[in-house]
Amino acid sequence: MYALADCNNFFVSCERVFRPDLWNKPVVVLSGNDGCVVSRSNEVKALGIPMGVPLYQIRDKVEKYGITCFSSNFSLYGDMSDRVMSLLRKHTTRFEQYSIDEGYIHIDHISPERQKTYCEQIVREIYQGTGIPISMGIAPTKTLAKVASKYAKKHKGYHGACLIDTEERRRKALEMFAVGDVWGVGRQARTKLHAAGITTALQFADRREEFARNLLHKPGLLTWRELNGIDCIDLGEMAQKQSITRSRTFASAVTELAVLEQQITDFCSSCARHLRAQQSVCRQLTVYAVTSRFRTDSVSHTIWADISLPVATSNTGELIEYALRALREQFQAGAPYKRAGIILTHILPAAHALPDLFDTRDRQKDERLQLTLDRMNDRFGKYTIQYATATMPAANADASVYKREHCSPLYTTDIRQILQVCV
DNA sequence: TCTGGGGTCCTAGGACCC
DNA sequence: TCTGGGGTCCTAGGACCC
Repeated sequence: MYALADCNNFFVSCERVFRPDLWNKPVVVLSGNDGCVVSRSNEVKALGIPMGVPLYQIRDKVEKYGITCFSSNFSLYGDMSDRVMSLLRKHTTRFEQYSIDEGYIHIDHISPERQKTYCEQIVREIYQGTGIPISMGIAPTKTLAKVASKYAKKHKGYHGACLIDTEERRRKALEMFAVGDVWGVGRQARTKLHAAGITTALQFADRREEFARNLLHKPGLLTWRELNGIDCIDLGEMAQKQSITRSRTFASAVTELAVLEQQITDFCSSCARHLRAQQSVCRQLTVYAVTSRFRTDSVSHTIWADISLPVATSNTGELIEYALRALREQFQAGAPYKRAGIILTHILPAAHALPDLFDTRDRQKDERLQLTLDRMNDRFGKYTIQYATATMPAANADASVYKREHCSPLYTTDIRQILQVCV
């Protein structure tokens, strides 16, 4: 049996932990540049404000209902997530973290009749230990556990934990569950299912296996099996990322090459740090910068460069070199670039990297330098030593190309804020 | 005017091999 | 003039997730 622990309105809940005055008040968390709504409190959901809506489209409601808006603060959410996950891990020998706010506990070591009360206890423990409210769904497959967690979240009577352990409960739960809300059923699949006259999860589960395979191929087939109680989705451990991305949309369009160079430099530094942290190297680097996809009245241009690296690397300086060269080659003067980013792919363990016969770099020296820089930045702060084309951290607050007007303090990761909270 | 960011997996089709 | 069949690997693009 799986028990899925799913944090309720996670980003909003993180903000509320440090702002108890906002309990029972309408609150949203916004995406980068304060663009879209990415997390909503129950009060906001009740107002009919959908997920992902741009802030400017709901300005009147924000005003009218006094909705509190937060810019996203990922240092805070990441830290709160770590706290929740470490408490969850204590309850099982097999824990699979699925996202920043969800994880699956294997609970076969708990006798069937105690599983629900056991999970109710976990819900209370997490709340007491972190201030984050969670819901739990218990079932023989991950997809059914997801369904159960939605019921637990929706109805107070479950005390935070809903159990699907019998055929009767499975059928009843699926009968009242919209097929489009099933984990793994997206927009396309939903449209196809509706066209076939299927609107509930039970109607889908009750069709023949061949139907699911023919209509939705392998992913749909797996979902069908899971809904019928056959455990077949393996999340795997995935300790090593297969691709690493950094990208940002700018508050207003960028036309200066130098500004793009700074951004790309920052992205390279951040990705390369991540790469080294998981002890891997990459063989491909993609650099891009694009103009707004919503504007039709200005110059449209796409910079896109896939660069095959001669030797797999995690060296920040080397990545910056290749990235900036491609950027400069394709940069078009006058184009208003609204978003830029880099993607590292073809990632492999550093120990598996092959040397190149015609290599011109002193790799051992590079590595020693990189290690030294990492140590200095770990010890004295993230921006102690940077590459010269990077943005100046001091300038970040004022002259930033990003907008973050409603950011909460770094309550849990900045020593000055931690002291404030303690006081 | 203002519209996020970071991932994974699957599939079809092309290149290439014998 | 006649021009197969079976396989692997790679990649781009799509669908989906939070």
